[in-house]
Amino acid sequence: MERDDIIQYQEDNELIAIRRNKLEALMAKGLNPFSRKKYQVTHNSKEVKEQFESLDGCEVSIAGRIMAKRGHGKASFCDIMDELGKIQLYVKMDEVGPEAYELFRDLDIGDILGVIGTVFKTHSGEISVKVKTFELLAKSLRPLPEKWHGLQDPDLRYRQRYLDLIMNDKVKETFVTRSRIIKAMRNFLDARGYLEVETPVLQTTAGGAAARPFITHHNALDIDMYLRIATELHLKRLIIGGFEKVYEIGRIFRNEGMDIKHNPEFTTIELYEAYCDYHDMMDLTERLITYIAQEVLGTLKITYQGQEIDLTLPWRRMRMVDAIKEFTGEDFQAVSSDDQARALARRLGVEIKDSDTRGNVINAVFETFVEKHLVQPTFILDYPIEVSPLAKRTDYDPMMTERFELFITGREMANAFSELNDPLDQRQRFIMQAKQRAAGDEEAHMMDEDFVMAMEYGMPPTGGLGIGVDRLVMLFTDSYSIRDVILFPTMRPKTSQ
RNA sequence: GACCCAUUAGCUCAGGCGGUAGAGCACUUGACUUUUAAUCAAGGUGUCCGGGGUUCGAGUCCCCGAUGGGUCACCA
Repeated sequence: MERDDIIQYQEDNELIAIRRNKLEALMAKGLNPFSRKKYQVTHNSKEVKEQFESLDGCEVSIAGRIMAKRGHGKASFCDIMDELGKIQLYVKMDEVGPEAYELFRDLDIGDILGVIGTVFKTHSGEISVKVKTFELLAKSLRPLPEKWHGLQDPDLRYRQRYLDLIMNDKVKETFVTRSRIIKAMRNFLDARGYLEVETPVLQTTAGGAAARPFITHHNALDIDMYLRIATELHLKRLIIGGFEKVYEIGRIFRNEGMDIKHNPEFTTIELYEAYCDYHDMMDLTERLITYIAQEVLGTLKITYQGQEIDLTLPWRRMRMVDAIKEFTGEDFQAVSSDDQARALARRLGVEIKDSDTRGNVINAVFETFVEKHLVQPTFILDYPIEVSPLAKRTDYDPMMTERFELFITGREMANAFSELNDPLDQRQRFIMQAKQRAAGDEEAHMMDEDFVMAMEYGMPPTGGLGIGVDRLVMLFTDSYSIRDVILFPTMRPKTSQ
């Protein structure tokens, strides 16, 4: 749209036109509401309320957005909202003078206001500020959503998150909690001597997970590059380099479907500790998540979408084959051939391809029959090698790996291995993945020669752990959708009509 | 990707069998110096998501498309 068209379009809306006229009237009086560069604030709304006893009668300077106005002739009330809440202003013509009072009457809900006044309590007991002087710090040119119901339309809530934040208190809370969860993670790991590092987002080989990457192009090098699908392989290079405890909290990008649990970009924390195995990682996972729960929620008993979740330690630990046995009665540890495994799975009603091997079958049966039942925190141990190309084999079965996933509310929350450190085996695993890739599996791992070479210099036995931060935040904030814990979730662009 | 549902005023929502669109909030004007979903009086809201079709007549029925939500599939 041309600029004139935009202006025309806005003026087509009566409510916007009225506000633009008010703006012009202010400008005509030489009062540009956008000229203020700063405003000295002495207190926020919460402080005024919490420290009322000592502030009663004192002068304070506060600022915020007008959320409601109640006029009473020559006096008015209005509510302004700052980051920590709302507080009522009382504006009397006798106090501010007739000219200023007229200006105040023309203010709109949504305007950003700075005021100086004295703290007092109204007859009905509401802690308020009696305004002496006020200043319009920014004019709002568009009407806010309805005050009582807030903004409900999910499309608008995600596209215009700022409106969601202004109108819906709980939303702000969720994102404050998200920040506190991440801070607690850092505190926990930093206190244990972990080093926080940053590894490349732009990569020439996207490794460390089974997922389709986003592809972009680097002009100067004239090469396609991938956005990372995991932080894993670079963090392990750092273990090879001699750091013994590292972690990264970072954005990951996967070119997959979107739903209630998946956003194309999301956040993980991965950590690696030399000379540890996956049992140590299980202990660490328990301590980390319960620490966060205590720090952020102050309890280990939480409710997620009506389900009671008890994080009290220790959490259940069971091998994948044993879990399958518990929920289906079938013992896949006793199954030795691929044919036998496929036949057994098909008897259970699981769709299996002829090319699927025993490990793929076990994984598919697990996902079909077990996952959804793992509501209380449960570690599932020992994953088939086919789906775990970066994990060490178990001692008891060379086709199983020392890998666990943590499930809570039937969802995967964490994934960890005794990291494979045998470069010869690692190369074989990549070759196996490359075959699957060649056969059309776009999510199979890419061969990463550079990573194998690094491993050839010698990598200590290492435990590694990855946690889906968004899902953890969902659990701790009782959020139904991943979009409720990501400030600006991915949205299809609105086409202009 | 498949299926189901939704889309009506700035926002939250009603609109029976197809007869030309409503409420509340917000807004405008007026009254009101302790209200708080303030109150009282009066007033204007509109690309009924877009495009076709059926019909004398479509917000309503049919088809195509857009966006969102949900379920399933895949993934974390």
